[in-house]
Amino acid sequence: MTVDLSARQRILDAAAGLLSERGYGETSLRLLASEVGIKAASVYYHFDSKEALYTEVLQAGMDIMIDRFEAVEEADFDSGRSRLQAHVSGHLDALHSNLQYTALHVSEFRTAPATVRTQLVPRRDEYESMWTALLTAVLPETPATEISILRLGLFGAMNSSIDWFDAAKGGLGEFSDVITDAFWAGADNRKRRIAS
Amino acid sequence: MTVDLSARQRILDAAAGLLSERGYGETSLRLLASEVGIKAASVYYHFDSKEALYTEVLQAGMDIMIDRFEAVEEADFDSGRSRLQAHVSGHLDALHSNLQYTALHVSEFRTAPATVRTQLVPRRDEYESMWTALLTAVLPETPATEISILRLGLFGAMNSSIDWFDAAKGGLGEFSDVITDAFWAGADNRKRRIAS
DNA sequence: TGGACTGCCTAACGATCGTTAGGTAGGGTC
DNA sequence: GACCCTACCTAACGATCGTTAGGCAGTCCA
Repeated sequence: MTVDLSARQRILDAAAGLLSERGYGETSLRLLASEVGIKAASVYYHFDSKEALYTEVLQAGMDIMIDRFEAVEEADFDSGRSRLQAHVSGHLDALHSNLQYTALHVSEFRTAPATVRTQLVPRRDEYESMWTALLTAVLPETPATEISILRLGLFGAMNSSIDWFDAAKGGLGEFSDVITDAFWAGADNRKRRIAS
Repeated sequence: MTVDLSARQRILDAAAGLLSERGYGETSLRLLASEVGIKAASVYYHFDSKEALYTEVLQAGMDIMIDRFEAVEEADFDSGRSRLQAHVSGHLDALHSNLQYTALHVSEFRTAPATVRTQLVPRRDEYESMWTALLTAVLPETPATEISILRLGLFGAMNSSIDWFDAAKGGLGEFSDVITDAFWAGADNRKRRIAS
């Protein structure tokens, strides 16, 4: 009954790394297997197919982001702005602490096989709706269409950091500040301008 | 002396479409050729290799963005904000008017073969430095490190629109407004807060 | 009329791909 | 000691890949 999960996990980790670095088509099962120290055929003992493995890696990436969002929500906030700030920090930290899994979701989802994409849509929608609810709560009186645009812009800005962020050059803190400032003040300013 | 460019151009166009839709590894020359109505081997009459073709498509995408930036710069602006706004609009319009070429640059560059990436770096750097100069001009007194962060966040927000923008659901104008508002007011607000 | 050039073709090369079939060493259970 | 399960292995399958060699119809110029 004791199942050894470590080999399976090692395959998942290696797959996440290779997939996010090289893309789906350029990552062969033989290369992946050699990274783990086994043969390609042995991957099939743990996973049904390359697509199933891909799906599971992407699923794990999404779970990481959702878990973090829920953890952040546990805290108490003295303002809408600090709540937004905490979530921006949380998203960025979760993103970069598990880059192989999460970056894959940002950069490779679009070109993933249709069967893979379909399985992931519900979980992605779930995460998006969490953010929509958050923005609606901290930016009341902002129309839904604008909330939607803000969320997409915010996601774009945050997720782009996987392409350029270099931990050696400084923390994510400053980026987190700038982004929060931008979308907070921007929305606020816009609201006042339109109201007048 | 008259060279027939139409076939070559048709290959480039089809390649841009397939590459941005399916990724490099999943786009075979046989599929590409069938799209154009020729055989895979005939692609080699026009291009040296698959990588050379890929490089040229990416190069064209970058040229589109740079040309647009320069065209926008021709105009007169009555404020830094309107200048920024014009460039944001221009970037978004150029991006979406040539989506197959430009989206490829945003989404697939990271996983492109090293030899392809190396050839494109100078042109990408050029475009980035144009934006750095722009932001430095319209946001004076903002430290260089923050300009850099702002540019990266702005790029991320704008470029993410390739994943979700649906022309059928409305124009890019509103997104352009929201983004400009955010980064303008955010930087402004931040400057005042830090100064105090 | 003939040679050169253009723009495609067919056929095939070796390499590599995801995947399957079947075997085997080693540990746990009765 | 017989059995079974786990976690791998070797070997091979057909398919597909990028690429090359060589041929052929058409056009153009001398």
